[in-house]
Amino acid sequence: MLVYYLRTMARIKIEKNTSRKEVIVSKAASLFREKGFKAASMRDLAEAVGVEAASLYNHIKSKTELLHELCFGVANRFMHHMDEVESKKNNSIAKVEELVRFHINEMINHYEEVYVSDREWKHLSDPYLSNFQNQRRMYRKRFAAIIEAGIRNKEIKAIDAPTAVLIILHAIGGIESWHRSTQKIDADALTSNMITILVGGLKND
Amino acid sequence: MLVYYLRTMARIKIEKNTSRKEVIVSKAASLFREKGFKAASMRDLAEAVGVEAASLYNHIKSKTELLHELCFGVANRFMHHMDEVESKKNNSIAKVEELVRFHINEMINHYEEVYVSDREWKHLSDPYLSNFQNQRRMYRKRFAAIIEAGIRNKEIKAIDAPTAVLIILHAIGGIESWHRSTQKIDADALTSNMITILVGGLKND
DNA sequence: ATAATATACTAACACATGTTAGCAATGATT
DNA sequence: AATCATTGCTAACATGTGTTAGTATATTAT
Repeated sequence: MLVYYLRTMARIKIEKNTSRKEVIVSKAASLFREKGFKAASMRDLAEAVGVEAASLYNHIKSKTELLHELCFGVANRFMHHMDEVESKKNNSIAKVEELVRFHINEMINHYEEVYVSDREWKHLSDPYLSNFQNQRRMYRKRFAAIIEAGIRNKEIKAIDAPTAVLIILHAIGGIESWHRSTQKIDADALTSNMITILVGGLKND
Repeated sequence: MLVYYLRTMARIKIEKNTSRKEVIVSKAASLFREKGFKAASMRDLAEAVGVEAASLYNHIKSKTELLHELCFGVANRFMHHMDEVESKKNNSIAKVEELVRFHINEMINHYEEVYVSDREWKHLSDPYLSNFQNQRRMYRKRFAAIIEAGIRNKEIKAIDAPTAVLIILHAIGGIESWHRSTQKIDADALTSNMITILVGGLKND
């Protein structure tokens, strides 16, 4: 018996308003998160996307480019939000809370990208690496400046601002269970817990 | 002109009471910290040790064994300390402070190992992987239990204990500048800052 | 229908990786 | 001095890696 298999060529499935490259970048995010950038191979990624490894190169330039996209995508969102927060005329505690809430939201809605950007940026190579590190430093400096302003008008306890920033950022960025809290209730509960502990701990009362 | 170079064979230098394997494990720690487990090659490690790659295998079984040693070395220290803390008859806040202080001390004195154990355990393979994950879970459970006891006798704010634990652990484990604070003053200042913010934030007052 | 563009495939490359085999040099023990 | 165990070296392996070349197929525009 002779059987003819008529195979059609694979194709990257896209939804309205998403390029194929975006699909690849997105799958790369979850792969890099799961295995780490170095341990995740282009063949792994190809399989996740449903295509042969070489086909990926019709859409991207290199594996490292994927890391660029992820890291700077996240960094830009954080930077823009910082611009916003600084431009508003809130008191310091309110600003800090806004920064924390934004960060938590990013963790919930873009978990993989934020996680990767936070843990795998070391594997960037050098024009990008220093650029990224600079952005990181800047963000922290601006965050610390807000806390310091709050300390000056007695809104916030007289603590070391840079240390407080590191604590806050790592506390939020470290939670591994964001993606598990699919139910909105869990996420909300987690959020308010974090706000209580982190922001509440700063207040001068 | 004929010149004879009389080369002596390289040798791993050891100090009193340290095996050559310990030297390798220790160098592996700083290499894995710097580049990540996957990105650090055995040839890199060999160079750091001052020997050819193949020679390493006279002392170790595999690259993964190095990760085992590091991860379980750290895990055991933390577990034993938890035993100690639990056995003492302190109040909850004192216990929490002891755990935090120990963790900070580990970060200062064994930075590379603790860092690697915290970030690279994913690359363990399976009898070890689940074992390690279990120990992690257990440690956090016991930490949370201490906080919960504190909440019950009104020592500690009515917060979500597991969340508090994650915040504390990630806040401490995330600081990248432990190794830079070589001067004891910096380390002490950083420590007291962390205690103020983290432990102070829990207190019910 | 035809031409042009986008996207996929197969095959292969050059290179880095962890690891082993076999042998040479060194150090310790007798 | 002779013996034996340690520890190092060179060479090589098998495998996995990112990536490219060249070509076939599908989609879009003419």
